[in-house]
Amino acid sequence: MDFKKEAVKVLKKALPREKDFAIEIPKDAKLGDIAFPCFTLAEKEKRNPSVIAKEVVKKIKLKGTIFTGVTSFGPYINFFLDKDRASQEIIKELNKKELIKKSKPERVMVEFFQPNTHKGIHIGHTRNVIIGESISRILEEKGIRVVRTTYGGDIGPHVAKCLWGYMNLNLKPEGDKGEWLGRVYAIANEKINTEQKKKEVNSVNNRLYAGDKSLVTVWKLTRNWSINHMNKVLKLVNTKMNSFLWESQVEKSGLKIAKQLLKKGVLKESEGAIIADLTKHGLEVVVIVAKDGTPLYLAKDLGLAELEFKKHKVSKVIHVVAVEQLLYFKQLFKIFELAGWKWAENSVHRVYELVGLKEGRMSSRTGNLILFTELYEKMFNLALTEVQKRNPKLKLKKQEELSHQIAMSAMKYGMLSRDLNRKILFDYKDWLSFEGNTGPYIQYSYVRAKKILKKLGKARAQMIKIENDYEYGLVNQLNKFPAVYASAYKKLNPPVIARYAYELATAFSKFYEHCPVIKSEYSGSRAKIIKTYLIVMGKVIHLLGLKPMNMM
RNA sequence: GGGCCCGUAGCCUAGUCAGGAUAGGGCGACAGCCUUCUAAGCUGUAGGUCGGGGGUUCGAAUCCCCUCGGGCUCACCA
Repeated sequence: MDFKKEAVKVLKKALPREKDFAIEIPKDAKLGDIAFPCFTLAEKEKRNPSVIAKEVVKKIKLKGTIFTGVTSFGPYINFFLDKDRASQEIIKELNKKELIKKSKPERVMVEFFQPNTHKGIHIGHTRNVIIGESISRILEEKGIRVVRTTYGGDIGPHVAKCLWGYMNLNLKPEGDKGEWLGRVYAIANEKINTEQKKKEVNSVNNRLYAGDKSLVTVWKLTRNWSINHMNKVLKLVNTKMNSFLWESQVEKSGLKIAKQLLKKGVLKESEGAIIADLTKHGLEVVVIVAKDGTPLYLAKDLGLAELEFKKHKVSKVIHVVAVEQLLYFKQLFKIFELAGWKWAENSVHRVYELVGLKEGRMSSRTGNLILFTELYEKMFNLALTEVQKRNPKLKLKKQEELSHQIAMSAMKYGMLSRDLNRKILFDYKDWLSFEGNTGPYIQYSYVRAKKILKKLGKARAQMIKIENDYEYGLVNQLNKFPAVYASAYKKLNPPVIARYAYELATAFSKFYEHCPVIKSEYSGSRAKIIKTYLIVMGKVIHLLGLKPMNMM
């Protein structure tokens, strides 16, 4: 419910000559519910805004409106809502079936989680997949059909290095073989320190590109280990990809498109390579096919775009990719545009900043990284000891299930609550905390709400009666959901939802502490508020990529 | 050097796009609250040159200019 409109109506009657009313929400609820600052009026009339505010207040008539009071405080005119009536309307609105109005049906691809095979999956990938999943759910809430897509790098120099290490260094597989390959890659990198060895790696790369049978067999075997590991990670974060695309799938078609664009004059040759000169667009020069004929990343992306738009029949592709590739995507989209393809306007690069360590940048090459499973296991174990403390009689399987959800809540909320433009400097201390502004806190508030209703049993349906600020504080937070969602959708920005989740959970925790429900004469009204809280918070938790928990 | 991003208490962070009322939170510290819906909670206290300097404005963390610090990026990696 938007009560600003009501305030504007009232103000128009008092100030018939005014057209635009810049309504605000007071920072402090004690000041009022809706505010109208008189600064612009003061400027027009060249008079003191505080005096104007006082005069206008005298002219305002509230009879028959949703407001119970209006006062001036300095240059501000502050309106006070009839809390019972306002809450009644808010709760009614939020209990409607279609909380978010659906848009026209559309198929959109969200391309996220672009890991390389033969390398480890670290917490940088984790930020990506968590953002991608949340954006997908935000779109789905609007009724959009989302095609979740992974684009994996399964060929290229890094694969050659890893395979060289695998075949020459006589290392023994241990644990998850896909994860182990990441270590092989890091060790190989260290060992490839002579010209002779570099030649050998190059030869592996060329033979693989040429389709050498015995090498392809090894490649397929190890590639599968990596893919199994990726699937394990995706399962843990509860993301179900609709399609897996690979560089090896698009390099040939990409090369073909690059050559066509060369003929058309969109691209040109330089020093034996195929390049795009985008300097006059302020986008530098970019190499598309290397002078030895190998299609580079951009060539592959041309093939990928064709596959994504044509085969998957999507109207739009959203690439969730870190900031390092900001210029790169501008170049890619510019080439779409120069080629005269509509892909240009239907492609979006959703940028986010990297996850780094205090010691410096994470790198699969040097092994300076935190693996996804490393962090997950630490979180899981910590959650498990807590769960066992609180629910000692619960079966181990159930305890583990809860611990998994708690760990994922902490991880996802941690990844989503920070602004996407802000780099995350990873520190275990921050991530192994489940108190305060964290995912488990949000889940906990949901669990408590659920428990109250369970214990209460059936409550009589009743009108909302607001007895104190904590009740209205919660209702007021609930009322913000549609606007919060709209902002997150418009900007493809999950952090907006995450921050709201915390504010909403806080409002509930205060309500919980100060408003008994079960043994209260207001139990009917309060139960209705809690029910609405569960609807909204349930949706919010889902949008963050999580499942609302029923016990902790 | 050019382009983009970040700089808010000891640490982490919201607010910056659409300028307004004493700059919100969290962690950590200190002091309280569990025979009463799970204390992963609640209530207080202490802690701030909003990197710095100019400007615009009745009013600037927010807009403009300059400047300092950090990160990413700028032709054959992805």
